[in-house]
Amino acid sequence: MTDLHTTNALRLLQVADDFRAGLSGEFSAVHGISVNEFLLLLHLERSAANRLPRVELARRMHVSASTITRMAAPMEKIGLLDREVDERDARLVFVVATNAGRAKLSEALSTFSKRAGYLFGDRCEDEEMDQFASMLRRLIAGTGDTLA
Amino acid sequence: MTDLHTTNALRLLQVADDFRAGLSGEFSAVHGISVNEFLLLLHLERSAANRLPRVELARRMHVSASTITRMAAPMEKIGLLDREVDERDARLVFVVATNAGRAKLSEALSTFSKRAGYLFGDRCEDEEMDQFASMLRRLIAGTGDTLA
DNA sequence: GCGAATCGCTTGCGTACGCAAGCATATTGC
DNA sequence: GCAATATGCTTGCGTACGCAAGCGATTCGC
Repeated sequence: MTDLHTTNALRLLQVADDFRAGLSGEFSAVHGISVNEFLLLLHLERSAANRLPRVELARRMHVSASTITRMAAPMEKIGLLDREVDERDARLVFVVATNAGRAKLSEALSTFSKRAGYLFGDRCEDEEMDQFASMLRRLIAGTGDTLA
Repeated sequence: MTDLHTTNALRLLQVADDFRAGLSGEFSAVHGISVNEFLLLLHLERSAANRLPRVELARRMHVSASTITRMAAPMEKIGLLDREVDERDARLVFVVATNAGRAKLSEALSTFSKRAGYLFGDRCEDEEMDQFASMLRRLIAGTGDTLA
């Protein structure tokens, strides 16, 4: 508890939970999507050709493969996503973002940015934001696939 | 996307998700509790007299009151928690940590600290950790009830 | 005081998730 | 070549959660 590493990890979780809880409400109200659906679209946008195999998407989002199946199904129905089967390996089913999906992501991203502004807003100097970014980049580094 | 606030918010969510996912596995395997149960015990530990009204606990944990009811029930059964009714206001039901609950928290906290060490470990200088702590403290400030 | 609104907690119902089993496709060992 | 194994995806089942309704207890308006 006097350990600074522990304190910072706890604060990290708390800030992230607070931020996510705020996002969740506005996303469902304004854009009709969940935070996880937003992150799914974002992972696709950050990948080559706007598509990823379902199992890879699951790994990056820390969810099970079955969750991807069940999350993608309704998003395909409303036209945000499409599916493509790999030519070489018929086991691989790619999740693809449609134009509508990318547009939805773009809208949601502006809401996200607005709330990110609220979060850091006037509480932080530019120099601090740079240091913060540097810190977070290193913490993500081990994970491999970066989202930002 | 070129916005540093947005980038940092995304990284914040990603680091927190990664860390939480890692914790989740070790907590259930080693201590037999979930991350949320751990946080519940921690909120009690950080409060006066190791007890909080259920509704207050719900607010701090960003969950609904019904979730507190359903989370506390099995923890009472195995002796980690107890319940106390307020003398003045019979509507208030306090969630209280038992000695067993505080012991369980202590065990889990050492696992938490170990993983916090892995997270920041050799990636961060002491001075950076201080800046990081200062940053996170300000980001939590608006929320009110601090966990760390 | 006393009805009405409020508050805290619990319960029914629908939704989202993980795990294990099952199926189809690929790859490996021989 | 052909079993045996491994990989990717989906489906059944159990669990955790939010929302809305309901029930006691309290406070407010008058």
